[in-house]
Amino acid sequence: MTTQEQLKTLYETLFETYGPQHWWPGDTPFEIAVGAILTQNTNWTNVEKAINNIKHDAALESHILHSMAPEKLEALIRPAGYYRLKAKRLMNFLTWLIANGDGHLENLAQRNTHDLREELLAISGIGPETADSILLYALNRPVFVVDTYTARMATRHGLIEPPFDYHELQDLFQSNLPQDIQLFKEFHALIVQIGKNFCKPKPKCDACPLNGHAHEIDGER
DNA sequence: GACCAGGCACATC
DNA sequence: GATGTGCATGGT
Repeated sequence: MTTQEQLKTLYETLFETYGPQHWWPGDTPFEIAVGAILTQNTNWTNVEKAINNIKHDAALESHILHSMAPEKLEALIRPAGYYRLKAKRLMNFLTWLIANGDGHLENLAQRNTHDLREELLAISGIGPETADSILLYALNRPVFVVDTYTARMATRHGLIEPPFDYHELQDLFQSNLPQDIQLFKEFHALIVQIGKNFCKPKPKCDACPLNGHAHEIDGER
């Protein structure tokens, strides 16, 4: 079976099992971007609490957040963890967004994807996954988002041989899938879903719906 | 109480 | 260039 066929089968199995995921949770591109930063190494339920705190203060707007005292922002996002760190990272992003899009992601619509990615990566606190999440889900660009779950699934199913880096893994998906933004959004969301349920550090593979798809556990077997 | 969560930057070797 | 470590809350 080719990699293309393998990915297609995995996607179809996941979609049949879980259905559409309606990702990213968030009402606006800006909320998606804020969530992308807050969810770094953090459970989404904690991020929701932080975003709700911001909304409760009617502060989910770039200029409002940017002019907020750091201590105030820290207090609002505290449930998301790493709150001092993430307050700085959010501020870095907001400074860039205000300078480049007057605080609105919609104003970046004409910019090309490659340049935007480079600029996002140049912001301290925004790495490849956060940048790509913003590009795919907030800016609707055909970029595949790769995370720890993706890496686990890919190695355990023999799609890629470690060691590999972010770009190699991303390229595996991007060059073996149709360049379909909706597919990219759905596939990544489904991978997170299967990751939460089965593809854990200590995998629960017995009842996994992906069983029977050339599954290996971290190189064992 | 240990483990885990939708990473990233920085220090050190 | 590879590897290790700090960052922090909250759910299971």
